[in-house]
Amino acid sequence: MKPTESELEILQLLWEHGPQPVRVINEMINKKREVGYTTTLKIMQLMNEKGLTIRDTTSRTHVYSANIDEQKTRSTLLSEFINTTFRGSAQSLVLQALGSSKTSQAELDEIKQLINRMENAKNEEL
Amino acid sequence: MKPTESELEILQLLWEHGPQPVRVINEMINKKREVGYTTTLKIMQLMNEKGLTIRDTTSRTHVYSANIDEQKTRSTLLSEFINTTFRGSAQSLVLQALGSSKTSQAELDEIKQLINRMENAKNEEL
DNA sequence: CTTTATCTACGAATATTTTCGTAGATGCTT
DNA sequence: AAGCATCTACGAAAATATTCGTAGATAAAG
Repeated sequence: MKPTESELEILQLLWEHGPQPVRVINEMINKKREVGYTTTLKIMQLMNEKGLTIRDTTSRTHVYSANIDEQKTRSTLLSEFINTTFRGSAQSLVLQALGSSKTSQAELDEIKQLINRMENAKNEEL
Repeated sequence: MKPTESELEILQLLWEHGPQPVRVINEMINKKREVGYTTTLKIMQLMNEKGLTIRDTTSRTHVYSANIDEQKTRSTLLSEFINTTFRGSAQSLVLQALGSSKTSQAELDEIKQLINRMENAKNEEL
C-alpha cells in the first residue's frame, strides 16, 4: 500500500513528532503551505481506513498514530525510486547523492565505516 | 516542471534508447504492463506540449526525443525525494541504499574514491 | 486501384487525489 | 442555560492523471 504525497507528508510528521490530533498536524502543514482543516481531516480519515494510521477515539479529539514502519516504508519507496529514476542502479544514486550534497567529515567517516563492514562481509564469504 | 510517473517512464526509455516513435515506446512499455497504443500516444503528445519532449514530424510517423536533461532531472527528483522521504538527510539515504543493495567491490571502490576526493577538497578549503 | 494497416488528432470516460462546505454533536465560556 | 468554538462525518466539487474509442489522413500490400 503506497502512500500518496499528502499521506507521506503526514506520516513524516507522525513519525517525527509522535501521535497527534488533526489540528496539530494541520498547523504543521500550514507552516509550509496553506491547507484547510477539513482537508487534512479527510486525508487522515482515509489514511485510517487504509491502515496507514490508527487513532485513539476515546476523547472527542481523535489522536492519530502512524501504523506502518518508517524504516520499512523508506526502504520500499527507495527501491521503487531507484528503479524509476536511476534505472535500478543504487550506485549511481549513491554517487549522485554524495556528489551533490555537502557532507560532513563525520558523515563521510560513517559511510566509510559502512563500506569497510561491507567489504569484510564480502571477504568472509570466500 | 515535474514529470508524472508515466512521463518519467517514457523519458527513461528515450534517454536510454534515443529518439523513438510512439509505436516502439509503446511496445517497450508493454513488455512490463499492458497499455493501449493511443494511451501512450496521448501521453507523449502531452509531454510535447509541456516541453518534456520534442518531435520530428517530417515523416508521418513522428519521432520523439527527450527535451530535458537526464542528469538535471535525476538531481531534481533526488533532492525532492530526500526531502519527502528522508527528511532532508542525504546521508541516511546513502546509508540505506548502500546497506540494502548488493554492491560489487568495483562499485565500492568507486564510492571510496569519490569520498577521498571529497575529503581532499575539504582539506584544501582550510 | 482497392483494401488493409498504421498513424495522428481529438474528445471524452475513468480513476485517483485533493479540496472544502455543511451539518450535527460535543465542549467551553460567560 | 445560551452562545460560541471545535470536532467528526459525509458528500460532492475540483484538480490531476490515465485510459481508450473513433474519425480522418497517409502509407503499404495485394
